[in-house]
Amino acid sequence: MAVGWSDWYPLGLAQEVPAATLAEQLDGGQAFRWRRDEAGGWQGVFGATVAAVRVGDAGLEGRVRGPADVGLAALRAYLDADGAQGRLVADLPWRSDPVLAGALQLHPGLRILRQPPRDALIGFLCSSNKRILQIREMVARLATELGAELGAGFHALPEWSALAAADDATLKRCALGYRAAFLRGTARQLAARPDWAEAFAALPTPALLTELRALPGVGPKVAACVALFGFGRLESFPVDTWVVQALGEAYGLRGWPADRLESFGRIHFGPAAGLAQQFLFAAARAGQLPVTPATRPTPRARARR
DNA sequence: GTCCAGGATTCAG
DNA sequence: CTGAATCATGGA
Repeated sequence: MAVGWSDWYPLGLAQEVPAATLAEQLDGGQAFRWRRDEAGGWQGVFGATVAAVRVGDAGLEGRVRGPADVGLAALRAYLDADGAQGRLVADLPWRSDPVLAGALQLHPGLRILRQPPRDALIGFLCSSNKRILQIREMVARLATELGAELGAGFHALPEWSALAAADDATLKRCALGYRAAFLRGTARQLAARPDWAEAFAALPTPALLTELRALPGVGPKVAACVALFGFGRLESFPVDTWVVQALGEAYGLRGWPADRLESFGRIHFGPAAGLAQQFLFAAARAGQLPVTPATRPTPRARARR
């Protein structure tokens, strides 16, 4: 049955978000499935929910395809509308950390999206050595090539069984590069255990990270992202190239290996370290992090070759 | 043409 | 065990 859009409803966020924060949250590298619509709002898919959001006069508003009650409840949970993360942000060490305080001020209201586990795993399996723009394109092609049709041209991300059964030509059209083998390998393992998401969700975070890293194409960074974005483990602290740069320059930790930076982040930022990480990531990408003068000159890279 | 991207894996030492 | 090379693809 073709089902159209619901009416627009106020989402009643515990903390409202400015348009710039909304853009960073939906399109800043957490999820890869949101696009701007003609009116300047956003349309996207998470799980089997097709949703749209916009900044209205009375705060953030949303609509969904299909039954409004079910879809809007899913959308509110996805956006942390009840404000659980707001209380965690208040407990971050921003009072004693001016770098963090600046990053919080740059994107007020920024939150970790509560994505379905499969969405996060597929997205970050595509993420290695790729820019966010290209990850979004790969994920979009995976959805249209192999995902369930959700109406009006929207598609869910593919089930593991569909991904495992995909032929080479289909994966080639998704422009995955060497990541195609990772996706197929992980899909084959997880297609064989339909309860994987529930089983993983029941694990404490260290064991969850170990399980994730046993999958093809999942190393420390991708595992940390999937734990954070797909399983709501807000203490998980992904260390990517931007966080390396941010901690190196603004915290004077230049040259530290990734695993040590991860330990630093979890200890320094505490139980919501992943939330702090997202603010620092956004600030670094916006070029808005302070730079420590002592470690500023770095013409070392040019000396080789 | 060169370099790099929300890295992971494999190989050399 | 650590460090380097390799992987496929596209944009700057």
